[in-house]
Amino acid sequence: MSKATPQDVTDAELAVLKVLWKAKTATVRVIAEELYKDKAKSQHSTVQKLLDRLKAKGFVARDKTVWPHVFRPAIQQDELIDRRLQNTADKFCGGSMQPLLTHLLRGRKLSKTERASLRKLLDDDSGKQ
Amino acid sequence: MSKATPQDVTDAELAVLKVLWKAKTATVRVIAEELYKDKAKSQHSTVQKLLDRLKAKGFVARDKTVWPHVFRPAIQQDELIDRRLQNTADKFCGGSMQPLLTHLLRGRKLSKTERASLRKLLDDDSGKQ
DNA sequence: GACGATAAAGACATGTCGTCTTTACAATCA
DNA sequence: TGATTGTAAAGACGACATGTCTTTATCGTC
Repeated sequence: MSKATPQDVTDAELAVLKVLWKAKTATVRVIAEELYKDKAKSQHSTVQKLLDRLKAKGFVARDKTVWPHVFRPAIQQDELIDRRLQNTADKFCGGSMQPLLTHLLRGRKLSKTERASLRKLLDDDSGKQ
Repeated sequence: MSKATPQDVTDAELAVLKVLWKAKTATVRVIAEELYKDKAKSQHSTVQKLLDRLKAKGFVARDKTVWPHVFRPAIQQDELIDRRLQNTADKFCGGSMQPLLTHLLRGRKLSKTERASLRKLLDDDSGKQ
């Protein structure tokens, strides 16, 4: 049994990523001000550390040619969602997403419009293939 | 920013749950032997502790009227999957599962049969409603 | 009543995570 | 140029999670 599994992206890191996804690019300061509007303290270095870790994990890129450095996401929200779902699939369904889909569809009350849009997705994909 | 979020069920706990899901009920010894086939040490109390924590979280029930005590799952795999998906939905989609579904369907290569069974699920649900 | 197995409680090591401190460095302006 | 201001870089820190192990009490059985 291995030790605790490090999360791909932690909650605080995700908060940083969300700012980046919205802003496309940003400096440490901008992110810190966005995240810690109210608080008053030294959150700047906290955000820096979070960005460091995100960089180490390959989830953000850093432009050192400008001053101050500018960060941008190196992963899109969609891809991250995919990782989370894949992770759940790995742990429960032997890696296959199909059971997740089935599970989501079964036992979920969907509105007419939702159902219609999903059906459309199914049709569109089959067309592509 | 809150501290690290405790996982609802950790990896080691999940391994225990999986044994229980398959066996329906089991004693500590049975679970320990299943999980630590090879190893030789004192895994018994490890499994006990894991069961304790699962009990504390309400994920297993314990029958104290028999000796040795017998455990059974208090949550089904489906429900746990649901929690995981809901958790992802909460963090990324403001709690709504719909974007997850859409995301899963889009960009996933599905076989004809998979697509057919999913379509059937959509139809069945709409019938129920 | 003694013995072997289990229950119950807790100690422990390690790793994670959000935060903060410290020191070095770049840019700007007197 | 030198002082000031803000940033970069590295690391220390405490709180907590997690898997493991130890210890002591308790149960059944012979």
